[in-house]
Amino acid sequence: MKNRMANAGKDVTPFPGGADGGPAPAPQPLYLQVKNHLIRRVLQGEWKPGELLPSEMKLAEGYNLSQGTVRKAIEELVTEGLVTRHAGRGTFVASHKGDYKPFRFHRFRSESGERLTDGEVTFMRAVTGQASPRAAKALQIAPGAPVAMLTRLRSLHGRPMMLERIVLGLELCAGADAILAEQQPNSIYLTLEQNYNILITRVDEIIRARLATPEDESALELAPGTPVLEVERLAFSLGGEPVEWRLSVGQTEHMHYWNQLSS
Amino acid sequence: MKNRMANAGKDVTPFPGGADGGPAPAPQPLYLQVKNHLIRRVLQGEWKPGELLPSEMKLAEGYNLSQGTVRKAIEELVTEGLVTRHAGRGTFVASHKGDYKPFRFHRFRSESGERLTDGEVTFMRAVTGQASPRAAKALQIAPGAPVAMLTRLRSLHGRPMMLERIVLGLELCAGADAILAEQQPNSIYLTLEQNYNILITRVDEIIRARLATPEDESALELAPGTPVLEVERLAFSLGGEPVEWRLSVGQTEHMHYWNQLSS
DNA sequence: CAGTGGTCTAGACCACATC
DNA sequence: ATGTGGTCTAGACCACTGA
Repeated sequence: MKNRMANAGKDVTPFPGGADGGPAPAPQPLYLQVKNHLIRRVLQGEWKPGELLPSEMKLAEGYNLSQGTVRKAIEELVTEGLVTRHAGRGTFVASHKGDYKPFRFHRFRSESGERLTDGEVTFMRAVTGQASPRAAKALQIAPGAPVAMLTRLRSLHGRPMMLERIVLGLELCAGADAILAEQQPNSIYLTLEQNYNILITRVDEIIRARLATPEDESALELAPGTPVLEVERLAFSLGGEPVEWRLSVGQTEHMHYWNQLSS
Repeated sequence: MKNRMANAGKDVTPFPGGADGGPAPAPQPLYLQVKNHLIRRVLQGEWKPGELLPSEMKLAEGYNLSQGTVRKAIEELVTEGLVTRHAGRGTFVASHKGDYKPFRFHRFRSESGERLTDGEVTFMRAVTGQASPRAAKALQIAPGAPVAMLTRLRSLHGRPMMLERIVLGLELCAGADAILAEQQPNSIYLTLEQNYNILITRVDEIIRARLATPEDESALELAPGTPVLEVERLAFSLGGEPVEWRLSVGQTEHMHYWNQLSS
């Protein structure tokens, strides 16, 4: 089929696409070159989150490679969470939209198994401010840099359950303060997708137990001295940049943090 | 080569080995059957940790399958950390000294990033008893059934950090009470592997914040009224059976629970 | 040198989803 | 009926390892 047989390894690196003009970049396996090229194309918005990618055959023709090589590239994208595949339907860019995998990063459940994200959300404050040292360090921006700060209260069946304090750097998300104040979206990550083409693919969380502060007690309607769970979250974009810093405080009388570890 | 062409799916399930005598067990893909069979063979000691496995070709001949199918099985074992591969040398069973990660289910870290499992362990109690209703329900055994109960204290640099209460059903792990009392192993799951050929592949955890009990305060040297993190864990074997129920209580002054979510 | 895993190709049949 | 991804086969060449 091609003028090439089994060029495992360096060889001429006949990788098409990009028009980046540079010389042969690296003696990478072809499937890695395809994988990285697909990542670039997604980041450049060629396919938006939730949209359908071309089939393996189409991509293979476009890259002038065999189906198996493209498949291996896509399989890595699946394990990294960039795309999902459905037999008979196709390959889709991962999204926080629709009924696909909503709120997959939220681990709070009620004792009866309800997800906290199915409850009510109350927006308490959405302002522009300066990054605290803690937030600045996490987001890798200068202390005092302009940020959007959002405070929300999540409730379930009318009972206040969790207080979320969210910080977004305005350098990466210009105008996020206005957007958040106006739209008051339920899913921050969906907003990031739709307004900035930023796809959150990984979050790191640090969990501690502490006593509720007076502010926590007031918002969550807790008795003084109640212990609460504090979750400090840093969310990363597909490119690995820290995008959002979040401090969530939840009661665990009627709710818990659920985690499943495998592999 | 074979009398079979592309039997993707159920078909006759011509999987060799096992001698389990039963009927065709499940319409699993062949590479998954190979993968699980290899896991069983490793657990049964056919190859010890650090030893060399047969080559892909040898295994493919043994299973009467193609090399690619065996390769896919082994690739999954690599991602799960059971074996490692080196081009030109071969495939090796993961060893404790090498790349094996026996404590991959432990999420507690000190503020400086040290893993709690690198610290000291003090065995406080190892007794035989009856399953509490809570433990029995989790382990799917009868309330009051005989269980091994173990209490350990984990410390870091001499500072007590976490109290672990571990429950193992004696029906599944006969003699576990004696083994745990004698060997006082650091890794329960390694003990399960070596004594019962039980491989823990998944754990579910539920995390809550609560106040330290007097017993917690004493063991962890905490001031009265200190909030602590309580982690309730259920560990499942490769076959999906619940094997161990564990209640861990940790302070979060000098330590936190760390979680990374992707996909 | 022979053997190993790593990459790549080219085809087949299957289950599934959509029209 | 068509097209999709999922599985399986059978070969090829390559880089690396160790005798």
